Amino acid sequence: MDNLKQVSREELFGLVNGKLSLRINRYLSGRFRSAGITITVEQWTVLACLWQKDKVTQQTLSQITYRDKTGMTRLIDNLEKQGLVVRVSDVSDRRANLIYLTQQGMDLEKQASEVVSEVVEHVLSQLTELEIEKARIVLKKVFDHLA
Amino acid sequence: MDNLKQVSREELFGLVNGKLSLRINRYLSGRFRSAGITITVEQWTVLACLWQKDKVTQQTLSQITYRDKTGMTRLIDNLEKQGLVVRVSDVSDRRANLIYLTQQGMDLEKQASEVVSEVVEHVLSQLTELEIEKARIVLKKVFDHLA
DNA sequence: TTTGTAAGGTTGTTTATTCAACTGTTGAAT
DNA sequence: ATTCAACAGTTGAATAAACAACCTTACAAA
Repeated sequence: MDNLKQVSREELFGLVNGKLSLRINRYLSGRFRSAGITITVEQWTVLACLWQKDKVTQQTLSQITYRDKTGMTRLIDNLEKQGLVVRVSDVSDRRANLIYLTQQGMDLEKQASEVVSEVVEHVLSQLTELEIEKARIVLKKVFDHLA
Repeated sequence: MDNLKQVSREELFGLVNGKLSLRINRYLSGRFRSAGITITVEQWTVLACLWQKDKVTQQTLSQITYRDKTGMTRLIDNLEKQGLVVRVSDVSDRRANLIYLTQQGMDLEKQASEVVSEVVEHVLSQLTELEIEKARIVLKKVFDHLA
């Protein structure tokens, strides 16, 4: 294979395999901190699901966020510790916990979503609409292929 | 803003901010395991630097891999524990450690690189050369913008 | 020479990810 | 009704990331 092609492949691989997400995570995390929002980026991904629809199982949250259930257990532990969500045992299936937002968890939505919107704009500000759409399609293809 | 555009932006953001790297990391990690290579993906990124050029400081490794120096300290701790590298105090600047590959660390290169090559091919197999090159440029732009 | 500042690393603490092993519940086949 | 496999979730242990505080060394200005 052509050497330039090889370098291009490896750089793309390096970016999607950690470098980029490390940097974005740091950036978003810093913006949360500046805004006085004391949650982690990972906690935000869970809350974002719940803001769409709460009263769902940990299993469901795991699937939506592509995390394993062990990690979800600890994320919920920490969210619960902060008083943002509560676990309620499902009466119709006592194996399952339903996760509810608390009032405090609901109250966080507006402020956090504003920060995230700004960050998304900042991160994508260098790209044209066409580039965004094409990159989305390409990365989604990679993502689905690894399912 | 157009709603479809908004969804596209958010999906792209979600992919680069964690989802994709989580999945790739899991995949590569599993392939290392199958091949009997008992290192983590993060350790591999450090070893990959050293295979290019060892006898460098932890600071240098931090910069190349975009990790902070604290994380590098522990990564080197673990690599040293496994006998893959050694710290040697730099005689001309006693603040610095120079990191050397051990024979065992060198011996790992061929096997690990083979696995990584296969994984890179697998991950990018759904994409044309043009898509790869365009995605690389786009993501690099995002990455540099966050520096 | 003394002093101040910056640089290279380490340590402690919290949070997150992963694996393996585990508990308890459900539901279906016998 | 009993049994058993599958499912939901938890726990323990290892590795990793981020931040703050710290130690030691280097170096330049006074």
